Amino acid sequence: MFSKACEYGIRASIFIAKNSFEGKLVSPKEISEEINSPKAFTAKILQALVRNDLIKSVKGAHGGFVIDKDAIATIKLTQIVEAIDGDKIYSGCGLGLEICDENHPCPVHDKFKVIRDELKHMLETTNLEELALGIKSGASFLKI
Amino acid sequence: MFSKACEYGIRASIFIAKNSFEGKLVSPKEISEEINSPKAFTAKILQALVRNDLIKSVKGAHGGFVIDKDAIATIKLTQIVEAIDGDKIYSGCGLGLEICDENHPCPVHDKFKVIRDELKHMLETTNLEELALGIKSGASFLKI
DNA sequence: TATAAATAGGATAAATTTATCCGAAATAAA
DNA sequence: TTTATTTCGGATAAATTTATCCTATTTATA
Ligand code: FES
Ligand code: FES
Repeated sequence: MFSKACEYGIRASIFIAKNSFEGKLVSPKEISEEINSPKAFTAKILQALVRNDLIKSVKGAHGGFVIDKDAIATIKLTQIVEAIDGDKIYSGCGLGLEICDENHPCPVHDKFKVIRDELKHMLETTNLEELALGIKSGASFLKI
Repeated sequence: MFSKACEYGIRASIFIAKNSFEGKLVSPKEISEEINSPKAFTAKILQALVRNDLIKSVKGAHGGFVIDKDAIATIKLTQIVEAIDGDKIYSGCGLGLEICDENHPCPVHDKFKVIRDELKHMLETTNLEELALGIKSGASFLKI
């Protein structure tokens, strides 16, 4: 469904959000340990999220990654997915035709579009805050 | 969503089904031209479908691939997807946790499961016949 | 200012997926 | 039986994704 990079990116963002509630910055080392991902690869993904203004990095000693407290509730999953995987998940043909088009549909277009749109809607209406709260309360998990 | 191999496999199966209605066998060459896919790679995927008893191969001169006429309506998309991509699309965690489990859910488990189950249902209730008829009638397309 | 700690980023490697090639085996037809 | 045609299957290559490593840059603090 999503690339590994995107999976790590989402999990990392949730972990950063959780810590940002308490004003705490976190490092790639801590992140990768808490979400069970390769450290250097995760760091690369974090850089991409920084470039897309979804998370903030503080360089130098006592630095780390953080998300503006009041941005946490406004960041939707779709923004993270688009920053890492692009928009092919929303617009791409389920059977790999070069373009997905009502006027030139593949055999599963109608059925596939319904599901693709629901996925899109889910990603557009799910924000980092609710996901981070789930982790904080112990209702959900970021590793294993 | 699906791997390239799976996309080719589904499109090839639909094309074979369409021809099998008329008792016509088709070759990897013809298939790859009609679905716009790499020939040798497509041939490999066809072999996998043969091993899974979803399509039949006739070896030797005047051979090719065919699907039993009365099997066309009984073959569901899910069988093709499982033969090529396995079942990770049905059971895998959306955020890449090793196991997707109600008792150890990732933050998006509840929302993701809904969509994953709908995709599963769609693949389980869509058969090759209806898809092949769409191609035959010109309502849908297998390439470009 | 010097030092230590941390992110940024380029180069590279490993793993996986996608794709190609070629000879072996099977089979219909001459 | 020979030939032509076609699938089968192993080996290999190319492309992409995933992952690691090392150095430069930034910055707080002593
Ligand atoms: S054309 Fe295939 S999903 Fe739209
Ligand atoms: S645990 Fe992640 S989708 Fe079920």
